[in-house]
Amino acid sequence: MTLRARIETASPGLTQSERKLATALLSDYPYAGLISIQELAARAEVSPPSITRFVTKIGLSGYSEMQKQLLAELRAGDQSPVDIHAASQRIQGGYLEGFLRRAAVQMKSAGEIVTEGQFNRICELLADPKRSIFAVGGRISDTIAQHLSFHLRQSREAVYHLSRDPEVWPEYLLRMKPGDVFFLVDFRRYQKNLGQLAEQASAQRVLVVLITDKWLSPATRHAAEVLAVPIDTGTVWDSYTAALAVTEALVTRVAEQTWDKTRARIEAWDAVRKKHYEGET
Amino acid sequence: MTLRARIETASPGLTQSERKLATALLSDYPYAGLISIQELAARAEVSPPSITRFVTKIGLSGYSEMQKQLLAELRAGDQSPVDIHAASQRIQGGYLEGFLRRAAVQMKSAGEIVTEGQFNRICELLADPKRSIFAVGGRISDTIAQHLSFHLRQSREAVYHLSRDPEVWPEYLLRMKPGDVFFLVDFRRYQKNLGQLAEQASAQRVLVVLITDKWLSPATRHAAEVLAVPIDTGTVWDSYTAALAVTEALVTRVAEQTWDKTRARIEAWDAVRKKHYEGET
DNA sequence: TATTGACTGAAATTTATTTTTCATAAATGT
DNA sequence: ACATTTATGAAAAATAAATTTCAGTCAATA
Repeated sequence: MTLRARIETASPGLTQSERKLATALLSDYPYAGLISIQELAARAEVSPPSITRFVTKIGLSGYSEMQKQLLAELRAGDQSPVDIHAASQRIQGGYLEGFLRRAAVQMKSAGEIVTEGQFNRICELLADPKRSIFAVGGRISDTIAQHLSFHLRQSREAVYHLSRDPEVWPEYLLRMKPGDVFFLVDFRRYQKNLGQLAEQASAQRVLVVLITDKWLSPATRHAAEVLAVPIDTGTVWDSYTAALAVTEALVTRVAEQTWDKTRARIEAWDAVRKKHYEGET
Repeated sequence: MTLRARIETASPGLTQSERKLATALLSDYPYAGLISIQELAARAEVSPPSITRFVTKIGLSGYSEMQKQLLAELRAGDQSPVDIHAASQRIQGGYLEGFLRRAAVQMKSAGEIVTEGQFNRICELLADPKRSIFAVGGRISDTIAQHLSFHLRQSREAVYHLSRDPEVWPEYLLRMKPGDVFFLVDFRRYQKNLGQLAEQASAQRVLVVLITDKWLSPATRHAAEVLAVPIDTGTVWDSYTAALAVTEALVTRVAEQTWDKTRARIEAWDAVRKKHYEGET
């Protein structure tokens, strides 16, 4: 039930000052309700106690609860500028097209959340040959981490992808030196053991770079850098496209920055691979 | 000057906890900044004092001034969504942003290439419980295939992800029955052995669904359905975001179509998992 | 290894905000 | 016109929030 609806419902039984309040509230909805109680009191020309009483009357426990509610409404309504837009266009195209469009929107907002400075700092870390890189992800998100490992391995040495099996993680922990980078991908349905791993790593002065969603993995507290990318598309599964895109941007940047080395490594790789598998076209 | 701009400006000189704060703030902008200082502190996993310092650092007099400013932005944006849109596009120019923009463009063109009919046909195939699903990808693109396997496994039975090791592929070939689906992801630097595998599978009347790029993998000739998604971004590495997006669209659609079964399977899964790993938050 | 300087959060302090109490005023019914 | 109910705001109390202080920690440099 929105605040507006509550006010309208309660409307018949309102006293004079309560009516003034209702008017003030509705005339600049919902922002009028987001200032402090005495500011609103001044604006509506009533006393703060009248506001408290009013708020109780319409069925809320207090002024701050009302503000919480207003914020929640604002949030929900915010989806409409972007989301309704997406939704209205979704009707025109098919399922796939709608899905892709939402993914594209996500990608855009990923760009707003991750600042260029942060992106550059992380690139620096990943490109620094003195630091070893360790990477791992959650049950599903490990594919993102793998992507990073794969590409990074072509640009530099000392890239280690942790096994899925937590049994052998201590092995990697022993190998981590201060200043090394631990690249962790952890999306909701956060795995406890990943958080613990991050904790242990950061205790050893390893720099934890975390990719997570906006609900922020518990590993956050141990992270030196947190990339919060959007994953929610309003469908049954979350979408990792934005996370993949950011990851790809990272490895691509690193490869470009260290291009000579990267090319040499790829050539060496190819040579070796050709001997073993008889390979590719 | 918007808060977002302030944060970006100050970004280079931020400390670790200030960066976490920036991430928390931006990841749910502007709402994250409208809760109380200690709630935000808890969310960003820093202490309230750090927030105060941060706010001062970015040139505001205090937390409540920041909230005032955020509210003002919200109001302003409310009046003209166009402005916000324009403003956010005006900042353009960073590496990451450029990368993400290109990825978004790709995604759009993926929607133009893959027809809705084809998409639906493939969904049907993947959702059909009478058909077993086998999936595999190339050295790097296998992550996409894994993504499919993982999600599909939650919606249905008989999903098999082929080992990376070609030695054991014959094993899977023996298991494939006519009418089964072989989901193959093969992007350039095509692997010969994947083509051969596709050939053998199709010889057994297995339906090969191939995701590839516009240069078309040699496996194409054995495929029943070919999804040619764009991967070229003009950078040193190809980008698989569009491929991931299409794959996610597939599994999401399948999950939605078979939602009852999917939910039941997820619950069963969770129950089993909880016994083994002591789990997740 | 010791020293310095920067960063951080716990605790204390200050400030502000909200709610309660209570006395007064207005309205309504008798 | 009087009594009673109801509404209101001033002031005090209670609560919550924000800021400052300070001491411990950590990394960097000598």
